[in-house]
Amino acid sequence: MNLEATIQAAVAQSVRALYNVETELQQIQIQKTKKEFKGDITVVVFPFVKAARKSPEGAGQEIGQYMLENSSFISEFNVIKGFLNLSINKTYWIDLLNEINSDERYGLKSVNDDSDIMMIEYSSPNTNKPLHLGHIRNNLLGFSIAEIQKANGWKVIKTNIVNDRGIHICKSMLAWKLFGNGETPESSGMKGDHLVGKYYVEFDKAYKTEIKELVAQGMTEEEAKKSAPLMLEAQKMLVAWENNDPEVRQLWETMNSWVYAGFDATYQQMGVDFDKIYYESQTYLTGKSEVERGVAEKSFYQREDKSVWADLTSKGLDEKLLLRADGTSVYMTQDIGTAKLRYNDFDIKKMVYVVGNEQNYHFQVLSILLDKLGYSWGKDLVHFSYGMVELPEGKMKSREGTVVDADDLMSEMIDTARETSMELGKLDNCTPDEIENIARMVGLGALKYFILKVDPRKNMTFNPKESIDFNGNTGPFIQYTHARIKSVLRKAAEQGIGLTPEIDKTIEISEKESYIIQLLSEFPAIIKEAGDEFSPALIANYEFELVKEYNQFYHDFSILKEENEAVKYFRLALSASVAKVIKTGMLLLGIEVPERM
RNA sequence: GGUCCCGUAGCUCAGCUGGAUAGAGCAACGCCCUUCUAAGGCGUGGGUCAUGGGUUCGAAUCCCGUCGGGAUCACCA
Repeated sequence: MNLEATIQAAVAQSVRALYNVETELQQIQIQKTKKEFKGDITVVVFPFVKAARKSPEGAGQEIGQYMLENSSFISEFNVIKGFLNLSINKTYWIDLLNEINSDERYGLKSVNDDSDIMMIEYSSPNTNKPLHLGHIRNNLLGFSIAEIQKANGWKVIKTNIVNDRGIHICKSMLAWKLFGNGETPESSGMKGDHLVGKYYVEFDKAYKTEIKELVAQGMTEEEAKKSAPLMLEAQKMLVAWENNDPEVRQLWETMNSWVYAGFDATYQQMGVDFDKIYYESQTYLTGKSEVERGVAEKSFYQREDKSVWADLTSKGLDEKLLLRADGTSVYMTQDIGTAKLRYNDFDIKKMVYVVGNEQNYHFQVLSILLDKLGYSWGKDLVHFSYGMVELPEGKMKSREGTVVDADDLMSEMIDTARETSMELGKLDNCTPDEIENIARMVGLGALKYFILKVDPRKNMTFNPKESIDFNGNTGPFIQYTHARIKSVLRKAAEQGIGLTPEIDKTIEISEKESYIIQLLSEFPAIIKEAGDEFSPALIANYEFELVKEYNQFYHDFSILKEENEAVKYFRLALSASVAKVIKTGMLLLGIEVPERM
C-alpha cells in the first residue's frame, strides 16, 4: 500500500473512532505539505468539521493526536487553519528507499503474453514531402505514449499508416515526370524524401501559374482550380494508378522507395520505430469494399453521379463523401479499410490514433461510420488529439516556406550540443565517437524534452532561435544531473565503496533527504497517471521536480566526504535511486541519458 | 454561422478530480568553483490567473455571459 492510501485509511479510522462517522477513502483529501510548513503529508480537515462539531483547528488537533497515538509511522503533527500536517517517521522513509533501491525495474509493470493489446498509430506521413516539426511532435508523443503504456502493463503494438497513394502523390509524380529530367537521389545527392518534396512544390508552383492564366482568360478561381490542365492530368494519373497502369505503378514504386529511405533515416535519428506498418495502397481496397457493403446494406447511399455518401445529419454532423464519382477512394475510405484490417490482424483491446486536433471531426466521423458498418469496436477508438506546433509568426505554412524541417532541426540541435560541450571543455578526454554520441543524446534530449514537457492537448509555440536552451527546465539539465550522479558513483567504486543492500535505520536523515525519497515514491503513481491521461508531460514535469530537489541536496550535502559511514552509504543509495528514476523516466520520454557529459 | 479547443509574470510553460501567501524556467540584476561535474546552487525584482457574474466555509480550478485567439464543417490527406 502506498503512503497516500495508508494515510487515508488511518484518517478514516480516526474519524470513525472519534466522531462515529464513516467516510469514503476517496473524499479524504491528501496532499503534499507545502514547503513553508513543517511536515510531509497534509490532510484537509474541512470535510470533517461538520461531523466533528468542532472548529477546523479543534478537529485537526483531535485527528492528529489520535493518529499520532495509533499509527506507528507518524512522528509528529501540527495544525494550521484547517490543515493537519503530518510528519512521517524517518525509518519509514529508509524502508521505502531500500525497496526502491532493490527493484531494478522500479516503476515498471511487466508485460507477458496474456497482457491486453493496445495498438498505437502514430507518425502517419504522406509520401510526398519530408517530415517537419509537426511530425516531430507526433512521433515523439506516439513513441513516448507507447513506452508509457508498456510501463503500465500493456502489450503495445506501434503502428504506422503510410499514406502512399492519393492525389497528392500523383502531384509530385507528375511534376517529376514533367520537370525532373530523370533526377534521382543519387544523381542529385539529395535525401529521397526531400527530392520528392521538391517536386511536390514544383507542382504547386506550376499549378498556380496555370490558375492565374485561366483567371486572366476570364474564368472564376473555382473553375480555374478544377479545369487547370495539371490538375486534370494528376486526376487522370490517380485513376490510372487505381487501374494498375504499369507505367504509373512503376514510377510510383520508384519514387516511394526514395521517400522510404529518407524516412527511415529520419526515424532512426529521432529514435522511433514501429512494430507493424500499414500502407494505404494495401488497405484502401478493403475500405472500398466495406463502403460498397455499406451501400448494399443501406447504411450509405449513392448519388446520381455514382459518388457514395454517408448521411450523418441525424447525429448533428454533415454528409460525408466516401467514394468519388470516378470511383476512387478518399481519406475516410482508406481509414475504414485500415481499421478493419488491424482488427483482423490483432486481438486489439484498445486502438489509439495519435493524430493532431485538426482532425477531431474526421475521427468523430470514422467512429460513427465503423459503428454503422456493424463493428462493435468502432465507438471505442481513441483519438489521442494533440495540439499544433506554431512558430512565433503563427502556423507553419509549407507554401510560404516557413516549415521547420525535421532533419535540419535535429542536426542543428546536435551541432549546438557539440559546440556547447566543447566550449565547456566537458569532453576533453573522450574519443570522437563518444563525443558524437553524447552530442547526439544531449541535442536530441533538448529537443524531445522541450516538445514533451508541454501538455500534449495544448497548442505550443516553438521559436527556432530561442526555444533551444540547455539550462533550466530542459532535457540537458536532467541529463546533466544523471551524469553527475554517475560520476560520484564511479568515484565511489574507485574507492572500493559499494552499495550496501540494507541501509542502517538508526541514522538521522534531513528533511531534504526524506523529501527526495517521498518524490521517488511517487514515481509509479506518476507513470500510471501519465498512462491514464496519455500525457508524457506529467513524467517530464515530475523528472524536473525530482532533479531540482536532488541538485539542491547535491549542493548542500557531501556524499563521499561524509564521515559517518552509514550516512555515506545512505546518500549513495539515495543518489543511485535518483539516477535510476531519472533514467527510467527519461526513457519513457524516448530520451537517452549519458553516463558523462 | 454551427461545433470544439485555448486565454496564468516581458517570453515559454506548470498548477485545473475546488483548499494554505498562484509556481518554474528563460530574459534582467547580484552572489557562490583550493570541496563529489558551475549544462549547477543561492538571492532580488516581476501577476487584475482575459473579463463580468454565479455556486461555496473556500474559485486560477466548477457553472453562465462577454471579449480575444485557434481548429474544423473539402470530390486535400
